Amino acid sequence: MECAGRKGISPEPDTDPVIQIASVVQRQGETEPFIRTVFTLQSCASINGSQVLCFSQEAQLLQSWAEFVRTVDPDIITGYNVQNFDLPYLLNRAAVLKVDLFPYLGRVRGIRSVLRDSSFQSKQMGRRENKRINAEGRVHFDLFQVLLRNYKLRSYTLSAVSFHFLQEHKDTMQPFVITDLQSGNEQTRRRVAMLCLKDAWLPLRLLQKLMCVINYMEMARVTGVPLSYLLSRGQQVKVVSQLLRQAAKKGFVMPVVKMEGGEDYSGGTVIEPEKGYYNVPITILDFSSLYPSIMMAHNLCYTTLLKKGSAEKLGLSAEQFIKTPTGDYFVKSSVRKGLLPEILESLLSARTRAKAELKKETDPFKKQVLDGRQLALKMSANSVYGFTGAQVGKLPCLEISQSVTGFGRQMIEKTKQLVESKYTISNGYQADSKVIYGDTDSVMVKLGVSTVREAMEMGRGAAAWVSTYFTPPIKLEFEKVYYPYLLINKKRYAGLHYSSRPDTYDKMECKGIETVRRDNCPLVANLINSCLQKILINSDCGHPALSVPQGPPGAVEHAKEVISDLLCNRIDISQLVITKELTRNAQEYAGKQAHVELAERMRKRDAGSAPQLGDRVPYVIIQAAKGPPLI
DNA sequence: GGAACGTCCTAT
DNA sequence: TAAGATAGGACGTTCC
Ligand SMILES: Nc1ccn([C@H]2C[C@H](O)[C@@H](COP(=O)(O)OP(=O)(O)OP(=O)(O)O)O2)c(=O)n1
Repeated sequence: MECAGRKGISPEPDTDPVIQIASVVQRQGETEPFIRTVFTLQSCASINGSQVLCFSQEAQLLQSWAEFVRTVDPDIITGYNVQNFDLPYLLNRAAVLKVDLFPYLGRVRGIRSVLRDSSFQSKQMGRRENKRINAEGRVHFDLFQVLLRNYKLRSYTLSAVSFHFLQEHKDTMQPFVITDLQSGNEQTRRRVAMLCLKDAWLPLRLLQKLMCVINYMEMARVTGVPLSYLLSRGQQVKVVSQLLRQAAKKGFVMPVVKMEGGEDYSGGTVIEPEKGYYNVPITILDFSSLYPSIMMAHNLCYTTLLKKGSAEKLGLSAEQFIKTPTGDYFVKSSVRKGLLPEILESLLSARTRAKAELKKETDPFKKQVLDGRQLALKMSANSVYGFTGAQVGKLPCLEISQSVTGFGRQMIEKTKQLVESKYTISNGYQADSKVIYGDTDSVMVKLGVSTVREAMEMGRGAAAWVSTYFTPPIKLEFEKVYYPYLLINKKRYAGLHYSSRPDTYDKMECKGIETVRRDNCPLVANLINSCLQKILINSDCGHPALSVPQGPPGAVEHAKEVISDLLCNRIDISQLVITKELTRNAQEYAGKQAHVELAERMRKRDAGSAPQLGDRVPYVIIQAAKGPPLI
């Protein structure tokens, strides 16, 4: 939708007219849209391949578009931020113009579409305020919301997103230019219409390219929630839905439990890293789906938990139940199989299917998409564990979650000991092995071998051997080899990743370092990335014929060059843009922060265009705390 | 000037 | 069914 706003002020439905609405309609699975229509206020020259419908009255335009929606009768409505901007604007504008037949956009006749505020809040996703318009029988599937939930990007503007996924630069028009073109002639309005159609089609293309509908349908089926919940609700509703599905099969009902927000409980162990640069292969072993597999192996569930003393009361023998590291008791599956393990089996089998498809795929972009799908299913499985520990949730059970993390802590410790005790000189190996780092479910081992091939072979052997010490389906896997490996700190490292072949690395992998963080500027991320490349990739080939030094000296030189470019003003300002999320309202912050101050100043200038809760605020630092301006 | 704290964002 | 979990580094501000 385009409207004719006034310069410097964000558009208001009370005063600023809707001048165009473009709609592009496509059947899921087909590659081309079968309807391209633009509704324009005033005449508009024709556009090849599109239907142009001109109206002299804005009210007619709106009414006609609503009828169009009812006639086309779509299952899914998408767009870019249409949920929070376009549709509310249209609804409000229609009310101002008294277009009484407009707000019936659903499939059920006579149910009026109304605008509501809704807000979503969770620890991991922060707080977001959204609008919601009901359209019974249709699903609002706003691409913006999909991207916010599934992709961590520096910027979520349609133009940034379009460049990121399609490598296309989106044409944009300043709002006041649109207003000027509207008051021109049928040719200038055609320019607006062309853009409007393009902007309507773009989200559809992205939705298709990212396979959003397919992946979300799978998630909806696996977890048993409506498609719309996946964009408007959190993880809890998915777990509850699966719990109810399993419970119903067994004739159980779910109790209502209220719980005061209590103390946090302890989670996974992060092994103290032996920081440093390793120019030898480092083997990484990692439990596959650790927490879910713990819950399955030990049959941890609400329905298998024994309260203190009930083992005796029920006359259970010692082989019929287990004691967890936290001192809680659960019956074995021979007595009663838990619901959670069954849910996890089904989620993990969906993940296994997704991983199999991922393996078959050769197109790199589709591979990424399928990896996202696989990770979403892993997330759902881990959320089953998270759900039991969610103290502001519907059915918290810390006995389960604490037992899970307790087992996890024991397991990583045991794995470290096993590996270090077997791979020793006294057992006939080349060197005494050492676990140099590990996080929750993984150990990074220096086995003392010099080739990637050996590191892989020994890794596979070690993983299989350690696995025998644990109850299935718990399984330690050889995951990859890093060579070389730069271990900077807990949760911060980089290395060249070998897993498919021992002779060539697959990629450089960076964890936790600036290069993968969105809260610093691209200049820093790129600089550190190229320094790491010099350090890791060209570590020992400081070829004298090369004019550019590699390895650490090359990295230092490169950093100096970039700093001097920066001081000499040879860096484009776009490289200096930092973005940070606005996670709460200005007055709720305890300390001063640049992006918060900026957002507040913008709000005072024009509240409509200022960053909202949950938006990322882009800014450039132009002056040091003390001293002269930098630019 | 340094410890404590708040915030952001990531790893698992 | 409103809202998965904890661990932890880096950096800026506030407090003393
Ligand atoms: N979003 C996440 C990621 C992880 N974990 C916990 C549960 C996992 O079992 C454990 C290890 O996480 P990994 O990232 O290593 O992933 P998994 O072991 O679950 O899966 P994979 O098979 O990919 O290793 O950490 C979690 O609770 N929530």
